[in-house]
Amino acid sequence: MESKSKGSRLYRQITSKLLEMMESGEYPPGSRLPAERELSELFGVSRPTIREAVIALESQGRVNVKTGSGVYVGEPQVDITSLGSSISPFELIEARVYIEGEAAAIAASLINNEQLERLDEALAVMAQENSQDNLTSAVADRKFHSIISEATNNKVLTLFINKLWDAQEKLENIRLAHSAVCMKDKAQRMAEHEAIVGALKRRDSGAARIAMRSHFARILAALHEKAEEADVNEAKLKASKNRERFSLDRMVD
Amino acid sequence: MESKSKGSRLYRQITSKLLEMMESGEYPPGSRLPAERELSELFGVSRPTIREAVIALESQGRVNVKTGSGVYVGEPQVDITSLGSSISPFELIEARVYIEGEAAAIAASLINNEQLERLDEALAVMAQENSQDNLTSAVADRKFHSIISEATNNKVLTLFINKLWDAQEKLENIRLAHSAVCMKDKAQRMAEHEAIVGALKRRDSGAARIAMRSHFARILAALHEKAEEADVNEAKLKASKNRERFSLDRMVD
DNA sequence: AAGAAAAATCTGGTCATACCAATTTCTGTA
DNA sequence: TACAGAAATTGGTATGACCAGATTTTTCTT
Repeated sequence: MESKSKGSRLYRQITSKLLEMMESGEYPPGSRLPAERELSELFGVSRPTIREAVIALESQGRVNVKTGSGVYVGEPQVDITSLGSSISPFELIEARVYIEGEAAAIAASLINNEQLERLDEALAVMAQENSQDNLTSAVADRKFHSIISEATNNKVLTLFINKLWDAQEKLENIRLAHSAVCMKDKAQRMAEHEAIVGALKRRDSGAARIAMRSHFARILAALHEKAEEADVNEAKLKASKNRERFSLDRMVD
Repeated sequence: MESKSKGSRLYRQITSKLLEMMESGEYPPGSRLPAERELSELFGVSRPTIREAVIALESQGRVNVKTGSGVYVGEPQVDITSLGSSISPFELIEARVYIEGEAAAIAASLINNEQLERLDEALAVMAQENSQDNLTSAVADRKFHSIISEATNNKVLTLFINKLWDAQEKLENIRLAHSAVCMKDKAQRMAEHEAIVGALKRRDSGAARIAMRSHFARILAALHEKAEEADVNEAKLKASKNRERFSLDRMVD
């Protein structure tokens, strides 16, 4: 419902349409797409445009092109950045609990003083910032976690943690829950972050893991609250609609 | 060293060239690429071809295109699949230790009987297979770990674990170390896998985590051995080259 | 009639050119 | 100097043509 008429960029619309065709089962993995010339006619666009769309799909690994033979559908590609909708906020936070928890544990034994200093700096930014300015807060927060992930000296973990953060920033409800947590009890939030830094300074892996986990645990709890609230509202809405739908007013006329 | 003259697919060569230009610092992030018409002349190809290359880069998020303005370079994209070389096998295995370890712990409390059965099946395949047929073994092994990752009921973790496996299959030395471990002591390998399944059946999260970790620990150890061996060989090679280079034969003529 | 060789054809690959629309730059006026 | 409008620049799309690899059909040989 927003894939079409994306300003210009006609080839993107075609990409979406082709994607739909593939996902609808009309062209399952292994099957061959209609020839470029046919698609051109079918969609009422020129062949170069079709070509661009196919190349976009190809570079995402969604199809593979065989010269002289045709365009063949491949397996649907799963990517953390692309599957924002099919993923629940809970799953994302849960993954962060475990992965960042372990990252903190590793970092505890590898982090250097320079990195600890930068953590303190990030902490200071979060502390001084006034409640209306929650943008710099978010930036500092991300930097905080980023430093820890880098302290693992493991590029794979660093990459994953960054991917998780990217994905999170795209999910509205998570951002809301997150900022809700951050706003509600600033003191506790600071305490949690300080607990993490403290454990890292003591090189206490176990404590670092626990501190990081409980930090996320609170976010997760807040998210559950939010979700419950939303569910309740939805239930109320549905009930009111039901009331309207089955109202006596209509039944008596 | 293999990016050019890829059979046909001219646009891919152009993509590589553009990538080189960007990575060489000639066009840093934020800068604007030459106009399509200029690139067309510069590379001696038609504009549609340039266009295809740009779109490929665009769909990888490497550049962003502004209509009427130009093509702008973005930040280099890090992707687990694309950065096979800059990543060390140790980092990859380490990441697996922690992530799959936690996955096993989670799975222990969520896995159902159907999944346990499938684990037993995979185990059986690994057990019966004869040592010359190490392909079906690898398949069964992956399936084994895949089932556990799915048992976490967390699509994010499942996705990450699959990505790790994909990346691993691209790294020669890891595959070698892996198969070396699997071949060397088949009995122990089976014992490790059975230990994991046992812990899962008992719903013992802690034991599952430990079993999974020690499984990887052994692979990591084998990898270290392999690396040491390779280093030694390289050192010997270098020494012999030095001997040749500074041989007395030359010095006396 | 069976199989192999050759031709027709179907498919992607590339090119040249033209025109439109958004953006940027230049320019002349106020 | 400031600013509106024209001109140049840049990406966006369309036609149509021709090439090369792959597939199918036809034809010729045995």
